[in-house]
Amino acid sequence: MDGVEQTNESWRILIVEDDERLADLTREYLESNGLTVSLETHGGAAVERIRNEQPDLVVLDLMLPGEDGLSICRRVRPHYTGPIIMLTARTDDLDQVLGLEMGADDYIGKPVQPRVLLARIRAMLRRVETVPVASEGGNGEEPARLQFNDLIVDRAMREAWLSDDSIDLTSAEFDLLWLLASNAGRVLSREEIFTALRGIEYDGQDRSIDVRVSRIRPKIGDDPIHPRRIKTVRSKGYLFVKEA
Amino acid sequence: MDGVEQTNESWRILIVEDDERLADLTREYLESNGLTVSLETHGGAAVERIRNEQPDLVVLDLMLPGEDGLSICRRVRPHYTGPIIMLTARTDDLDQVLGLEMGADDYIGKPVQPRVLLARIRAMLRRVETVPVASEGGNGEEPARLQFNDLIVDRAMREAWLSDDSIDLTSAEFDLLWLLASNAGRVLSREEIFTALRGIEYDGQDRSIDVRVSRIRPKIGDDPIHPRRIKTVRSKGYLFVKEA
DNA sequence: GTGTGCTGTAACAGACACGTCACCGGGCAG
DNA sequence: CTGCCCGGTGACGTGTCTGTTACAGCACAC
Repeated sequence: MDGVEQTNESWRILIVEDDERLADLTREYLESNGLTVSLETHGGAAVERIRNEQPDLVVLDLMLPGEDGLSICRRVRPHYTGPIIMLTARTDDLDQVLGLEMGADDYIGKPVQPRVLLARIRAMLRRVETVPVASEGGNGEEPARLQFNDLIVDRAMREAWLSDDSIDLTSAEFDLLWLLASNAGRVLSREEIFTALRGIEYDGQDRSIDVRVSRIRPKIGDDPIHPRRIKTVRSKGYLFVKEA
Repeated sequence: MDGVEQTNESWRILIVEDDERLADLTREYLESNGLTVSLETHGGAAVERIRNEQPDLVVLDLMLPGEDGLSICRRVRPHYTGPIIMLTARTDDLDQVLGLEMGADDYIGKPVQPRVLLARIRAMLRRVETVPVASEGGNGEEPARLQFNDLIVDRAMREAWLSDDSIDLTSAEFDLLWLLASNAGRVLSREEIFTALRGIEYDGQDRSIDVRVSRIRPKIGDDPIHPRRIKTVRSKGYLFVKEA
């Protein structure tokens, strides 16, 4: 059960750090865990890049040659609302308070274990993902979590619960469950499901959706003969029922 | 899930901590800085209170008598989406990663300076505040649903109700019912019905439409001799009547 | 009344759609 | 490299649909 998956696209992280060797190692580790990382060693350029590229998250070293990290944070905040994680060798409490009040979202003392950094980045992205991205197409956004009686489906955590018990869903199973649940009350045809999940055309023969459904149903406590959640609509598709 | 309290109201913080003296001090400090704080010393009760009170933020001590903080976090997560800050004397990296992956948003090692805690709480609340309150915004959506007195036909769910009782229609039956109902008040010839439903030419002999109608009628409470909904127009076709 | 169509519908059987098992290939971690 | 897990494929069994057919009743014309 890994944490935040790259649901649609990989998250874009910008690391601002003058120690290139360290930065490279960090990038490698983060990228091997599904993040897209770019580096910036120079403070002044960082401000520009954050404004222009609008990364999903910024990791900002405080001790930079030239411009100070705090000042970068302050200058960038009016133009960037994403999360900023400050990284610093100084562990002074006052610095930390200052950094956080300056608009940082997290403040980690060096040295930091890569996995700890990753965990904190993920935690932050998870929190942030519930905020619909304003720069998107601007159509109706979907909520991050759905609840139907005792069944809860959480998109940010990619996890579901059935009366408080976590349901062990595979990635593909979760995707299908989410698709159905977020379209509750509407019959989804196999064509729709196919294009939404795989981006390819439905050939009219493929049974993989059916198999997935049959794998999901027992996990969410559904009886295939008398399903309460995922109803089969014969010769059309599947329907996630809204009401009990 | 009543989202985040908005701006001016004081934020409601719940501290789960068994050391009452420490907790009191912390509360005092936080309250003197404009937060509303309540305390909970017992782990089991904490789960209940978090679910019921839905505080804006939870500070959770990991080392509790009885239930472990991690387990509290896991149990509470399905019902609480607000931020959780974990507090612990153990500063092991692995614990930290575990805590974050368990759904915590921050993880602070003890001892923690009150003002650091305050700064982190504020940073977290600042981040959370931008989360829009569950936008229930449904406009525009065409319901694709027809109603004639006590008969309701819903295209999205491909289901129909007769005075609140779900009607058991097969796929082909539903298609025909929808076609007729969505053309209520107009006689549909067999030719039209055939091309609309099967996309093929009517050969002038086929009786399948008639059979379908005869199967639908009892289900929607129609008497074939004196039909109120689907009338036969002799040598023409069928008519779904608008008014009762 | 009688005849000629048209319609309602019971019964049937082939086709069809779906659930599910077993299998396999690929990916990823150890 | 090796084993496990995930996810798609093919096959099979089952239950349900749905068109066909046949026959009975009805409507209308004469």
